[in-house]
This record gives sequence, C-alpha cells and structure tokens, in this order.
Amino acid sequence: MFSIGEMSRRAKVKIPTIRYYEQIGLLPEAERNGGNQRRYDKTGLERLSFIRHARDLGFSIDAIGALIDLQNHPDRSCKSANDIAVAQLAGVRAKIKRLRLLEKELARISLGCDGQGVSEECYVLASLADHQLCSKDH
Amino acid sequence: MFSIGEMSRRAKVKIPTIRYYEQIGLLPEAERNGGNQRRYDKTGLERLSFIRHARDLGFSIDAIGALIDLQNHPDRSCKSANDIAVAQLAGVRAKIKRLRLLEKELARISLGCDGQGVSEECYVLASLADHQLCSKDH
DNA sequence: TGTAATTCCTCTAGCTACTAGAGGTTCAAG
DNA sequence: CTTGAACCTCTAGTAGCTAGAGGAATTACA
Repeated sequence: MFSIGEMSRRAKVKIPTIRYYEQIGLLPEAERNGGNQRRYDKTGLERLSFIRHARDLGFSIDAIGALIDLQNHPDRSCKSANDIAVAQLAGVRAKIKRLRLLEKELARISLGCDGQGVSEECYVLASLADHQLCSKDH
Repeated sequence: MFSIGEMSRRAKVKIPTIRYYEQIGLLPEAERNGGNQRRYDKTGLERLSFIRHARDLGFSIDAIGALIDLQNHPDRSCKSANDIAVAQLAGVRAKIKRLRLLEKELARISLGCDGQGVSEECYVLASLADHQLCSKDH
C-alpha cells in the first residue's frame, strides 16, 4: 500500500493534484488507514499514471474521464476511445497551425525593431496598434 | 463618442470583456454620460484595438500592460517593447515544438487503433496506460 | 408624447486545472 | 517519549474571461 506521498513520487503528480482528482471524481475515493490517511494499491497507481500520461498529451479532464470509463468496461467497443484520440490530434494540429501564423507575424514584428530607438517610432508598438501592418490574418 | 456596444462591434471585443479590462486597469476608467453609461472617444477605441490585437498574438495581459505603458511614454527606449515581443516569439516557438511532439505521438497512437475492437485490447488505452509504448519522450 | 425594445448598469458566481497556505493531526525514527 | 516529516481539511488564489440576475437608461416608432 502506498501513501499519497509515494503515489506523488511514483506518478510524478503533486499531492494536492491527486486530492483534486479524487475530489472531482477522476480518481475513486481512496481507502483510508486508521488515522484517516489515504492508502493506495497498484491499481490506484496505474490509474494515476494513466491520467498523468494523458494530461501530458494534452487530453482534457473530461476526455480522460471518458477514457477511464471505457477502461472500466473492457467489453465495450473502443471506437469512442479512438474518436477521442483523433479529436485530440485534430485539436493539436489546429493549435500548431495557429501558432505557426503567430510565429511568422511575431518574427516579422520583432525584426522590424532593433531596440535602439524610442517607443514613439517603435515598430513593435506600431504593428500592434495597426492590424494593417500585419502580413496575414491571424 | 461611442457607447460600449459600439466599441464592442468595432474592436470585436465582447462587452463584459471591455468592462473587465477597465476593472483590472488595462483600460482607463471610461467617462460617463448623464445616465452613468460609458462613453469612449477615438483614443479609447485605438487602445482597445491595440489590446485585442496583442491578445490575438498571444501576449499576456501583463505584457500588454507593459506595452501600453511604453506607448504612454513616447520618449522612452523601445528596447523593452522589443524584449517583450522576442520573449513572446520564444514562447510561441517552444509551444510549437512541444505540440509537434504531441502530434507525432497522438498520430501514432490513433493509427494503432481502428476503432473496431473492444476496449480491452484498445491500443489507444494501452498506450496511455503505459508510457513505455511511446516512441519518444514528450 | 407614450411605450416597448434595446442597451446599458453593477454585482456575483462560474469556467479549467490546478496551486498555495493556514491550522491541526498522525506517523515513523531514534 | 519526543520530534520532525508527512498527512488531513478547508479556503482562496491563479488567467482571462463569460454568464446571469435584477434593475436603470436610451432609442425607435406610433
């Protein structure tokens, strides 16, 4: 049996976060010892690691909840698990696309200013003030 | 003079957001008409558009506050404006890098599952449960 | 000029996913 | 038996808004 501190070290999830996951129902309520402290078994650790890994991949708490639900029903079709992963992938791709546009625009803006002048003539400030100065939509 | 609704339409910023910006001091307190409603002039609109544009480019409220501060002191060096833009660019590039890794991993994971099986053997769920199955760190 | 629709006001609470701290209890080592 | 680390609950704070209640002002139209 692991204490919450053990769990934290092993799964690399902070203690308050573990309690938070329990509070919102992402983790089941932990068993307690005589002194009201949480004790976990291997299953609990695996579940926490699953959550951690999915969070690292950017899945939302809701999505992770749905995935855990599927895990608990091994006989169900895994279509929705795949759907969730595909949606996540699409979201990531959309973010990348948008960030690429921002990157371009920011690079252009900061290149236009050498940091030597005064702010009145600063190209950074001018660009932010006037969207027309942007090369593309973003 | 514009009402808050005019401002909202022109700068494409929602009305509660405008009030929020005023509340946190990003916008100065607006003048009021006889009936206590906010009235803005061209300067106010320009400032709001500046904020909107900077937010679109992902700048934090704090960074925008610093930029506005510079705008209000036209004689100051614009080095810090450029610093802020460069930091923003670096942040965007870091995010892109990380998202690219996630994209790879998610693509691999979702390709491993055709959505036809049952969740017990689902590659999506297995991958999330076991970090070892990942091709790289992320 | 009356009235009805629209816009505006303030205030409070909610969202995501945690994180930090206060004040107090339990555990483990020596 | 004592001491220090680890644990407990509870509240509040983070960013950047967004939504809704309940009421006042403005505007359009007859």
